[in-house]
Amino acid sequence: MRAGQPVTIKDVAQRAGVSSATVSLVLNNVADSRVSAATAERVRAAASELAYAPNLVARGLRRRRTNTIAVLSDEIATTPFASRMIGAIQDVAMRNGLLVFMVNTAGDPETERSAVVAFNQQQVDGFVYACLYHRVVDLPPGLGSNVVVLDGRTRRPRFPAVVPDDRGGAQAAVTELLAHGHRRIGFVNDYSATVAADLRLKGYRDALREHGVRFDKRAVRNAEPGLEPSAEAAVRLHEDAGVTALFCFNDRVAIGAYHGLRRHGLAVPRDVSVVGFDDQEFVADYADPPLTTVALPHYAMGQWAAEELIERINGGTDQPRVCEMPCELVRRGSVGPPRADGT
Amino acid sequence: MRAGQPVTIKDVAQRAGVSSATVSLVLNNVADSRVSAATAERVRAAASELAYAPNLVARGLRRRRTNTIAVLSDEIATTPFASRMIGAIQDVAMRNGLLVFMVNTAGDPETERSAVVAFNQQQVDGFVYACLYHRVVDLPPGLGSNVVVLDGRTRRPRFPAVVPDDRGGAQAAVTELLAHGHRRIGFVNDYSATVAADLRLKGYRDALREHGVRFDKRAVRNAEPGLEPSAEAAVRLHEDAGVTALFCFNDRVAIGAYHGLRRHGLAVPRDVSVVGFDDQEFVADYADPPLTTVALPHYAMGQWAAEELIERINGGTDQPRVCEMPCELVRRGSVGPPRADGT
DNA sequence: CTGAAAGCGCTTACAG
DNA sequence: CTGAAAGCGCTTACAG
Repeated sequence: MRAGQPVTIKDVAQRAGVSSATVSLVLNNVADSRVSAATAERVRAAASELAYAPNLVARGLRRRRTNTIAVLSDEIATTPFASRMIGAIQDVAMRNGLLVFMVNTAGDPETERSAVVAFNQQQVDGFVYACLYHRVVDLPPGLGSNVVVLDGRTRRPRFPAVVPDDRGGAQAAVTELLAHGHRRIGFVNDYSATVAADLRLKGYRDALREHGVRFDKRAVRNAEPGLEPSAEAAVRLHEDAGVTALFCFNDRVAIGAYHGLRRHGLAVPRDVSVVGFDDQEFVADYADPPLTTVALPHYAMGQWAAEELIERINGGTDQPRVCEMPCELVRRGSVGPPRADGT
Repeated sequence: MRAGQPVTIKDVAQRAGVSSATVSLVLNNVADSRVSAATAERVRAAASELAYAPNLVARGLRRRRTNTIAVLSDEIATTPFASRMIGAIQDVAMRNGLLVFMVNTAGDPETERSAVVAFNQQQVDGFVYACLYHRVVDLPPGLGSNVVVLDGRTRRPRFPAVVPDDRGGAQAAVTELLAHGHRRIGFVNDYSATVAADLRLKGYRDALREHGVRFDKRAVRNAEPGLEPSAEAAVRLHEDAGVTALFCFNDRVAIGAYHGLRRHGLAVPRDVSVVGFDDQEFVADYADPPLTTVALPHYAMGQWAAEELIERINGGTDQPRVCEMPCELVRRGSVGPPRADGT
């Protein structure tokens, strides 16, 4: 052990008066190694005295297993959304002694490819491919078989995937409105035909049907991104389609609706009730009035993804499952009964 | 090259009919290796035909340099805030061929320690220690010398650090209010005495002094976290201290102020002008009216931190600098002139 | 101009 | 019960 140099297994071996093989056996608690208790004790003492910590790079080379995973994300890690998914992955990884690489590919296929190559060179044990929102993804090539898809699904179910139960969440949202007595309920959906948009529309219709309310396509509008289109859609739905309540594709859309309604002298929930989706921090809870919404189970999804990946890494590569995580309604202040005069 | 096995330098050597040493020399473009052009060509051809990609773990072991860095963050990576800092680090890292490990320690010293140990075992080349907000931090032990602190500073300047110029930003915010004619300007500061709170108060006073407005400590209040305390503080400042404009510690506080003001029938900016701090996405821009605020230069700070770290890793370990990144005013709709009647 | 050898720090049969 | 040896896949003096 030269001064300033990191302490290696050799240093421990020397201090304990044994071979480095024995040190390895002891420190790794190898089951049938038959090292005498006394020797083992000496090794452990030496290791602790020298504050020995194995070089994981050397171990990784030798074992062909690095105990690292890579999270590839299309923006999500660096976006306010769903940072809880990342948090969950890290928590699970830490509990299981894995270190996690993270990269943001901005959804660019070229960047994705080169990231996959780099992480393969780095010998990661597996990948989680995290999406910004529930959609169908084309996975980059070369991922191998230890992959799980987070908040997205592949065309064919080659890998495990976890997604929110958008349909059930939407149904819960609309049911909440129905339970307050609303019958004319508008839906401001997303402009793009994502899986999420499609499922939330289905959930909306499920709830109406269940309550014997006829679906009216004039009560559904798609809004481009941004506050203005949502504001416009909300106002039109109320004024033209006579809607007394609004289910919004997400919380940002709901905020747009708030803006439009207020501008027209309409109060939430007195004149129009509103429900959002996402339960986005500092958006739903900071709205005025606080927004009733459906929580996306980001943490639970991240956790599921990480645990499933670890299982695959450890050899359990059975049928890839798709997990639909339930989405709970969060009641706040934006839902009330319709006005008595029905306008 | 056995089927199914990854291709190694040996495979390339064999196919090119040279030794693996030569392959290494060629593929690494070693300057004075004096490999003949013809041989080099054969090696390159073989490598490309086999789609050879060097095993970074083996290389890391041998070179004692892994081209990986670790980002330790007290929550930030998994919080809506400042995800741009992380994005910037990843961008810079990718451009420089570094892979980045990320871990969220939740600020827990025990977790921090063990993360540092783990990353040292993993032989990372350096650390960035990222803070949720500008404060004084105690770094965990064992970080080595390749460290930079992001959005925080250490008691003694042992390491480079990058922080926002909170004082200048606050001054710009208050100057904006003064420029609109306000003279009674309140400040809703943070409840905890962080570096940021202290500097923003200084900037507030700087601006007042520069415009010949006397500092009045009754115009300053500290608000506990949450909407309510901020709402309360804003209303009191207006009603008791006669303030016509409000500078808020951050955008969330400003939203609290909006709530309180509206509840009292006060309109922004007609009755009271408001300026925030952070330019938090979906908070400042989605406020009604959109909030004039000061942008925290998250991306620029992350970039600076990553570049500085890389410089240190590459040997440039001179005096640790502290960079104060300028904070720009973002004008939106929450500032107007004071009411003619001065209330 | 190029190859044989040593070695980075581990782990794992194998031999005794 | 324990050690010597080989080897994971690279890189780097060194020799010729």
